[in-house]
Amino acid sequence: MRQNRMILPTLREVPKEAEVTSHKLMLRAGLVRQLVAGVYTYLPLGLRVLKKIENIVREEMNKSGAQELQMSVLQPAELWHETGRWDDYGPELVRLKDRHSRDFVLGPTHEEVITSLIKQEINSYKKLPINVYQIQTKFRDERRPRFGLMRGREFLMKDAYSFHTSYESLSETYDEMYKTYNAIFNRVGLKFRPVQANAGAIGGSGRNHEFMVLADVGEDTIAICDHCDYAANLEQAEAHGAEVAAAGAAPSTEAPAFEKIHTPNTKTIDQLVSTLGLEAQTFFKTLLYVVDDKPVAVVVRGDHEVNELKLKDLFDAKTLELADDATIERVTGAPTGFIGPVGLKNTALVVDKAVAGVQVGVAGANERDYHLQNVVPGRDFALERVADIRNVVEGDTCPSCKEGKIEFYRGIECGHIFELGTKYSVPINATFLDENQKAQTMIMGCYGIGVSRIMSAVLEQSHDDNGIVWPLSIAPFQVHLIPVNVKDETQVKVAEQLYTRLQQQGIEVLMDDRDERAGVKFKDSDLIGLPVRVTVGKMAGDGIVEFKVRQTGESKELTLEQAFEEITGLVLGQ
RNA sequence: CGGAAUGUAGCGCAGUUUGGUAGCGCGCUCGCCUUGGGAGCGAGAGGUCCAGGGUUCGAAUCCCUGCAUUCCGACCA
Repeated sequence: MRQNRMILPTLREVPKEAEVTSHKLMLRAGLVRQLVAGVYTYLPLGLRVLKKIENIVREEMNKSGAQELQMSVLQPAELWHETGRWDDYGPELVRLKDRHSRDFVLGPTHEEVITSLIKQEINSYKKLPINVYQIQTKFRDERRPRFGLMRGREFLMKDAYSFHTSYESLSETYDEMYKTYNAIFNRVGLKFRPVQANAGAIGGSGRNHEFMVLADVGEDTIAICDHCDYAANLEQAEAHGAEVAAAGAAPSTEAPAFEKIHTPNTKTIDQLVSTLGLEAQTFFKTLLYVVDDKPVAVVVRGDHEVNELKLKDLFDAKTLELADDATIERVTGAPTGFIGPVGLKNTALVVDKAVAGVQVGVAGANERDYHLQNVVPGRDFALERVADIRNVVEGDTCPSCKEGKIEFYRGIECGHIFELGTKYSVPINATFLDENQKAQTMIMGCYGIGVSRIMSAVLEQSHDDNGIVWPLSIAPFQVHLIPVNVKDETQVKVAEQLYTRLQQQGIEVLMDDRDERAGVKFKDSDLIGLPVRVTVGKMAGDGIVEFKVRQTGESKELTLEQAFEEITGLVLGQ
């Protein structure tokens, strides 16, 4: 393609709406433009990248035996009522009415539609298992879209759904998808890590893994063992509980009875640590939650935080939120900051495993301006309900190998695979007839990839001070051909010949035929970041051009023939 | 949803405190010059100053309301 006529508006300055690197780069390099918050127009260059990613995903999915189809973005509300998600999904679901006032949604995902389709079309065990997918635009009315394509309200996603007669069959397809996802993320050139994850709103009963691209701006924290291959999302990572059993079984009897201490206006653990001069881990931090409209007091160690997802799972709860100040006073009789597990009535009590491992500590007294010291778990408050309800912290022992230490990394979730089970097939009544002519509920899996988000993720990982460094596999063009001076007939002639010849080889070439100064062209070229640059300059008359690799900066002067060989070798992989 | 900031030319910003009729840099157009790392000189085009209401002889500037964008937090795939 000739750059002169292409919509490729590069920017010298960064629009102020962009904060993170990938967002800045995609605006500066002319890949996208924002329409409204979280919604973008893909310009020609950006669209080419998107299509390349899409095609890699498509090729690998097809290779795995999945079949592509395409469902509508617009979906009738009835289906969402059937699964209950019309009510459960919340304000992220974009709802609208047609001219007859019928309710519709813009699909944030397609479990309902696909399950309903398969229910109608697949009735026999002979047709199963089956795995279908689409690459389709999705809508989620995010509370806070941010970071460009990283978290948009409109985004491109590959979503696949598999249907099975047995859990064994589901497991096979799941493993196949796990492999396929690894292949996809390797091909697009990302450093990533599959991690154990929480099923969240999509639900499901079986395994699920997220494919996390490692990047500082990632919105998720992932816990990785420095010794074995354990890796999990922080919200899912299990706290190793070895210290618990021992300590919990034998409460310290040495300690004197607990006593009240005056702690005026000392509400936070930090304040207590500095006032009392004790370590944070000797405090019993007590928080009051409202779980499905009932109060639940939760005790964790002072240096730990509550993991709300674990708590939610523990109660199999629909809703969970921190109690407000009024509720806290009503239930505990004390203002926020002074509540503790000792003598607490009117509420359920859940104690974290690590708390059960503490011999003696300090807790709130359920009275304004007072705490209790010499509090012994099991003696002074019940250890009836002990569970893992905290976030792991760095340095924790690995729950898998029990040897390594947990380290934290930030990750961008670019893929997620689930063993769903029957969460959608039951309400939609998707069944098949088995060998005995008996109706059975289909067992499902689902598998998503954030196609547009991958573009952001690649930019986060693959750039330098001068701009983007595209991996060859998803570069919008493979070669940037730059005649330095388009008023020099020799340069133009040489460049045109090379342009034609490379294209005949099936190589994608962007030729900068603009009447710009060399400096401008080079700066733009570095910014756009195509893998190979060929400069046709003063030595064009002698048949010499400059060949430069964007990633390494390696550059050499070659004859036209050598350059041609070098390019085809590099790009076509010979 | 809570907190904060911002909104003036395509992009980045000044002007707002102290009201007086719109500026700078980059980009864009034309001419000259220049052609290997965002050159130089000259001449131009381009603005509902986010919107609506109010105060005033007069509002980008003061007041009220709303909207948008961004950041932090909460929430959530």
